[in-house]
Amino acid sequence: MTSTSTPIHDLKAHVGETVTLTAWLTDKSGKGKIQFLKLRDGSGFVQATVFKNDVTEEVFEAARRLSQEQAVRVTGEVRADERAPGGVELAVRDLSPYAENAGEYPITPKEHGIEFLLDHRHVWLRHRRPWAILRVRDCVQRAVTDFFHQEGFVRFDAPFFTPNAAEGTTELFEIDLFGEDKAYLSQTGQLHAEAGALAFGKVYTFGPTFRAEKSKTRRHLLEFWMIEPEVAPATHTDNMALQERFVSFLVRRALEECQTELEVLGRDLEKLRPAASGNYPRVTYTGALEIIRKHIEEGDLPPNVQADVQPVEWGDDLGAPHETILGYHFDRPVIVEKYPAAIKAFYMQPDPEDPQLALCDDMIAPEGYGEIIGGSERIHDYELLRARIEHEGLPLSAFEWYLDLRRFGSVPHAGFGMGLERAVAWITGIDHIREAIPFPRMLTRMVP
RNA sequence: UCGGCAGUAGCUCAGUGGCAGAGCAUCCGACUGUUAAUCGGACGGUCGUUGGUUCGACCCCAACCUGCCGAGCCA
Repeated sequence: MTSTSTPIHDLKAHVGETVTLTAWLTDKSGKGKIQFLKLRDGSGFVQATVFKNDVTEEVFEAARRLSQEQAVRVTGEVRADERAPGGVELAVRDLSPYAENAGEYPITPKEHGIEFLLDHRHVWLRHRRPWAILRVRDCVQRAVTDFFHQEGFVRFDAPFFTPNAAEGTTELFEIDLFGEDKAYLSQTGQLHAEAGALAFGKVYTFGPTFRAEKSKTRRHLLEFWMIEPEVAPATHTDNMALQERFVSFLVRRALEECQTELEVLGRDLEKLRPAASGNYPRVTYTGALEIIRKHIEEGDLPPNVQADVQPVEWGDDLGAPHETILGYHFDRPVIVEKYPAAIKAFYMQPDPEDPQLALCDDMIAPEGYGEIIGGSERIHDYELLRARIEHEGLPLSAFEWYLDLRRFGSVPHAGFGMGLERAVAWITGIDHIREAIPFPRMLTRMVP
């Protein structure tokens, strides 16, 4: 037995030929003297037919006895057949299972609850929906590195262990350092990326991030992957332009390369397409409050927003329902800029026209997906940054190295962070980010 | 942490103060074009846990556990 196999994805190019492939049985339906085997091999899906008259009795019986997700080696002729999903099917000549399954495969072709499916994530990954979502994730990840490479960025990996809370407020996972000291799992690579930007000009980090928030929503994971570009020199305006180029690039790539995957997921491409062409609307925080207030007053609310939602008071942060309302107002991501400095992180540059405001922005995805990007111009003035750290009550000693970046050759610089899973959830149109990562880590889920 | 909902067969669910149910899955049988096939049969239960009310509790009450959805926090 040879190990060479034709990938299912390539079968279209082999119509009329006899090929051998290694595949797993996803489903089967039999009709007495004919067996329909639904096969997958990771590259795609195909239906194989086994006619009793065309094969030996042993082969037909082997096909009849196959159980779900059993691995099998199949030889047959590729035939174009419009009755077959995908246009081609495999007329089986020979077939041999690798091994009997040791028990009943848990995930049936019927409906299952999310809890059951996540308990079986290790094998659920084999099914169509995870297959499609995680291939889009791969496509987006490649697009991320391609985009930054073509824009002249250097990938610059930040450490996962940090001694302090970069943004002060967010809870961190604590690590015991041999009983002597404490370290924390990084919730952002930004501060280190700033050091990188002043060394390389343009850098980005791309790695896992940990947030010990007891969040139980469709938008949160304890462990997620974040992309954090940082550019020096750069202004708030440069930063927003970069975000728009970046996100529209990712969407264009997904639309070009993942048609099959998006189709499997039933994604409404007309709702995604506008995001591929840029021209993202920009509103100020204050302007966004006005749009939100108007929608609430007129009762013009998206279906999943509760009717008793209250307008935002100036000075308060936007809640998730408000982001949803704002997102539905536009057909593509909207950039909300210049939030009140008081509700934002200490390192954000004040707006010279109104020091109450920060030169920051969030990108809100449409269709209720909420914030996918948060970014800002960073404070480059040594005295101001030092004053802000003290004002926040943060330990100066932990930030001496960060202040050095302002002591030596400081320039205006800016960057942002994008949550990979949030972007993938939006692009794929799924309703929870736990499906946008192979093994989600959540408050109630560490296994598998 | 707060609010809402839920927990019954491997899965998805129905159910009623008085014999524990269905569909699917699995196994056996029939069927040459199935797409979650269909038809016949078989197998399958600690009704989340503990306590209480009652002649009798899966059902009513209390506490607890677990999960889902939403909020806050954020990407």
